[in-house]
Amino acid sequence: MYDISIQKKMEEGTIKFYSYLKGSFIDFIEIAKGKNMTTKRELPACPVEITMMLISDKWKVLILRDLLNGTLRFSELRRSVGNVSQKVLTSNLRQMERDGLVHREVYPEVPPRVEYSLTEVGESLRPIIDAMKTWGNHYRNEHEF
Amino acid sequence: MYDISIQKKMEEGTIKFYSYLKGSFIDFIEIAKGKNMTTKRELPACPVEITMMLISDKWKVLILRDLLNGTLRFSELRRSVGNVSQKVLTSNLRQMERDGLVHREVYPEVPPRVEYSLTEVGESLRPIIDAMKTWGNHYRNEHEF
DNA sequence: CAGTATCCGGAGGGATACTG
DNA sequence: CAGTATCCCTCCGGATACTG
Repeated sequence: MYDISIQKKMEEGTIKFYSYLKGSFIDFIEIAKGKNMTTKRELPACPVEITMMLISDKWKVLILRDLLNGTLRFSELRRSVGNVSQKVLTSNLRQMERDGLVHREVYPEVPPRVEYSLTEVGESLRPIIDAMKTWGNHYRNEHEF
Repeated sequence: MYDISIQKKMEEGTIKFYSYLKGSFIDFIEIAKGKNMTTKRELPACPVEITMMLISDKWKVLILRDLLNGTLRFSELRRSVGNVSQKVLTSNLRQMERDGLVHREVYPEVPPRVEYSLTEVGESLRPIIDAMKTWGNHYRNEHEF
């Protein structure tokens, strides 16, 4: 289910950090279980780090920003997020799906249609995005010239 | 003052995105001026992207988290941030300094002492970090097992 | 349309050694 | 103590081609 190579790196004791910042949260939990560790201990003590674990990736915040306005198809999301390749967008969406932030609904039609929306957990990130929006606006006003 | 290599890449027309997500904000402005562009146009229209521009980097949020509690010396910051190399921490701090988020105070002593603190602009990011803290705590409570 | 598969360059991070 | 200076190499992300 999860990437063996990551587990390998975990076992080598070098990749806790990798998993923390770059890997999937679910992966992280599963691996911890495999090692018979209390998963709770594996959660970063700092809540800020927990949040970073899930949305520090390059495009995830922008994906959230756009999905907070409602469900979007893959191609719509790609356009609204900006200059991102399919591969990278897909990869980010898959991680967010596994992390429980995004819901992926496939409609078996021709041509296929896939709609992305936020789960409740994903929705609950709205205050963070809002804070960023507020700050960004404030910052721009101060740097207007 | 700013990295020529980045400017070079800008001129090659491939690096607007790089500068946006990975480079320094100040670099971005300077380069825009050099190209006789209205810098305002160069600012992302979306306030969320402006924010991302400044703190999307791996360690910057953690640096903010720690400096929000007060001034820290380099070594103290290194310890409190976690597993980060000198090179990377220095690099992040230099960027944040140029972006106007962090103040660097050098005391000409032996051994040398360098203290880092937040500027007013850096301080103003507190609501975002707080939102992350709140969300992370909430998330952990829901995933307690 | 919404992907997967593959290749590839280079940014960026770790490790180590050195210095004012 | 708080950094630079190198070396080295992972691996992220872009481009392209292909498919159900």
